[in-house]
Amino acid sequence: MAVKKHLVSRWGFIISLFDVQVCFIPYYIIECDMEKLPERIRIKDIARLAGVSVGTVDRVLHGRAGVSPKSRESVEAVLQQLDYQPNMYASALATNKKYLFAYILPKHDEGSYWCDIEKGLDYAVRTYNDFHISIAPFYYDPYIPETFEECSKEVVDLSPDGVVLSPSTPEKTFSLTKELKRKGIPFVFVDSNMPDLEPLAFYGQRSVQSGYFAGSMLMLLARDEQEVVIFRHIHAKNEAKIMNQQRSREVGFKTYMTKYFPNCKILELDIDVELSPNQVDNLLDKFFIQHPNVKYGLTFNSKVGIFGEYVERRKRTDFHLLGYDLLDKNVQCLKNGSVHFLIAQQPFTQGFCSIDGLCKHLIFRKEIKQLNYMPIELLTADNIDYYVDKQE
Amino acid sequence: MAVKKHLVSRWGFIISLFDVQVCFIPYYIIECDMEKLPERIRIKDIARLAGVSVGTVDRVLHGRAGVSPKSRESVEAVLQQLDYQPNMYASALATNKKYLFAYILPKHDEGSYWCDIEKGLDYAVRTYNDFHISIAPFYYDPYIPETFEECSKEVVDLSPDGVVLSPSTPEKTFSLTKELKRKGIPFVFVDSNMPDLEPLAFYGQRSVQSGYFAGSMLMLLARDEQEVVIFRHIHAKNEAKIMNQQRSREVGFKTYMTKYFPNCKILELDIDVELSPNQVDNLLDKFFIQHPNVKYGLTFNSKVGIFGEYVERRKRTDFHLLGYDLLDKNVQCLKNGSVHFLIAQQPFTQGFCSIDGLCKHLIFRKEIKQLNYMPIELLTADNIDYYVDKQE
DNA sequence: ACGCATAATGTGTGCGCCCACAAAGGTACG
DNA sequence: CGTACCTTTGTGGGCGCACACATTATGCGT
Repeated sequence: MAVKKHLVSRWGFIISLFDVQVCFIPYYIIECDMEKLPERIRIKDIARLAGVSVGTVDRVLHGRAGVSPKSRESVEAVLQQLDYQPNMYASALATNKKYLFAYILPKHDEGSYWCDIEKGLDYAVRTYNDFHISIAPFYYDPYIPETFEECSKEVVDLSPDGVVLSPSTPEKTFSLTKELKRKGIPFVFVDSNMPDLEPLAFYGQRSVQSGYFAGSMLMLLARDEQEVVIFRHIHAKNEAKIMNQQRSREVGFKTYMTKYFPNCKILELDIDVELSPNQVDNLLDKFFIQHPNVKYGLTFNSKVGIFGEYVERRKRTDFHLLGYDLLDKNVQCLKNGSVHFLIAQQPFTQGFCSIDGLCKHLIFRKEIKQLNYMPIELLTADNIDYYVDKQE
Repeated sequence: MAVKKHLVSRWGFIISLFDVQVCFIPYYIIECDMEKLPERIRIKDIARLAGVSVGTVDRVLHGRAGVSPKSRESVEAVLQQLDYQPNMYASALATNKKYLFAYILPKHDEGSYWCDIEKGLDYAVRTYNDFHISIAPFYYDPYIPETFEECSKEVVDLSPDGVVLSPSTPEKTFSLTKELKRKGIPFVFVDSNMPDLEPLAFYGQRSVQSGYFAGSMLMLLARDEQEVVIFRHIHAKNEAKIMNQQRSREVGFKTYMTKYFPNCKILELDIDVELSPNQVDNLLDKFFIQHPNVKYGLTFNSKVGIFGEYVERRKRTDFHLLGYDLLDKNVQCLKNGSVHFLIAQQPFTQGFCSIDGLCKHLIFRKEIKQLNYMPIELLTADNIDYYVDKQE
């Protein structure tokens, strides 16, 4: 109702803009009876109002050449009055253009955090299926930057219409994005961001804030404890050792601790990702002998389940953990009580939104937000049931 | 790639199914060269494979009459082999059918919980705009069941293609849904559910579980407290007094308390919704004089901000609240510290999904899940920033 | 075997849009 | 003043689908 009135009131304006033409071709007045204005404006309507053919309107809409200044002006004036919104489905049907996307993610096992991102990507592709979308996957080893370089080369050679990637080292990521920018291929970051490289968009969590929040929740449990422990996974052979994401969360956590619990000692235990389960157990045994009083621990990655299972094996019901991501193992520990809190970051949504963003940009030509922070979700044994299986 | 291989392998099967026809019309063999199979199957392709015209395929797909058993069989066999998925956009374009929806919600003020539901409904309508969707709003006074009856009558007279509603009293809701069922109009519940009325779908939170969770979070703060207080809003003139939703949450909360904190006394303070702010203040003053030691309180509705503001006015920094929903006032109290936890239930998503569900059912003819529980989200001052403004 | 009613099937048009191509208008130059 | 060339504008076909309508096949009674 409101919309109709809107159009009607604007109508008088158009009439006055084009009164010359109205005088010359009086049937317009009849044709343009406001009762007859369709609820959804079509190119045909614009053409009629501007006194040109649909071809000309089409040319103006797509900014193509071959339109006289006079015609262009007429069309643009009409466009400014009625807010025309093209039927994207009819448009896609007519163009019949195929879109090829590519994504570059770390290699991963079944059930990992990255799987959920992939599911989101996949679901978005299925959602936009009728727009002729397909996607090509590429994987790199996060501990071997050269593998990222290989992916980069392949993706650049493929020349897709858009790329979704999780950044590797700053240098390697920069050289890829430079190449993509040169070829005019838009790219989107998931999980972690490098704003300087000016991606089309970023979808992920604000890591520092998330670590800060982790601190606040852990200390709700730990309260007057004199010490808590951070379990870190490192890759000894690699120079970077700890991934960006984790480091940022740790910074946020420590900021919180310094501010509110300056007297609580923060122990740290580094564990090489290449250690065997047995070696990890030994390491933990040794640690807990040295620190018999520590009752609260956390991880800044998704591997908290490893420690949860250790705690369960050792039948330590008094040790409580906080960690990230809804992996099956983590959820199990949450339900068993060895992990008290999990923080989730909507990987499925991240994946979905990445493709969604590319489509909105490329197909619908809409403005999209550059920084898209996922909610920092808190999961406990009591609300977890309404988070899992949310994804198709 | 994977898809193509899939189709190719199924191809041989089809050939063998229809070898009779292939013999008679040998050009099919050439036409059906697997290289030529389009990545997206169209009606035309099915027709060719089944040896009939597109009209016949169309009739089979829509279950319309006038198809010989033989032809139907051919078409169905082909359909079973290739998983044909119609291009819904082309379909919508061709049908040009208009869909009219209606929604019935409680009357509400700007910035309320219901507003977010409406925003979600509206956003979904905009999203599916190209499918010729429109929506008509209806409002009732939740404390006057007769107003719901009026809405019901108007909606039934309107005869929309689908209805979204928040249930009123069981009787009034039943008589509406009975009428809708009679007319074959699908309906969806938001916020609270009445499973017996067999809605097409429900989108909302599991109230009991949510109250249970509220208990677990409150007691994380309250721990060894001897008493906590429930603030309830009631409508004295109305026989029901307390809405369903709130009562269920209270049940969940008390279940938790009985299980884990049987010795913690639960005080209750009922407040009539028709009281003036001053009267409420007096009531609270009186309550706190009687109970000087209570430091934790909660509400099972979105009015926690009222108590937060009271606490702030009285400069009581030692009193902590838990409540529901991200109203501006509540969020402000959360940031000020008077409210410690808020539990959110994604009203925007509830609204969006309701229309989404109706569209999937009516337009896309997809199966949709009947029970859709929203996540039970926990908000604190430290993660709230990533929840607000999530909606368009 | 023929005519006729009815069932079965095929064809054509249009939804809103894009784009290739045809047609018309305008300009410059011999 | 006509021709060639360029600019500007209009037209038509087709994307995949639905549906009305035209056409053909089938069965049945006489």
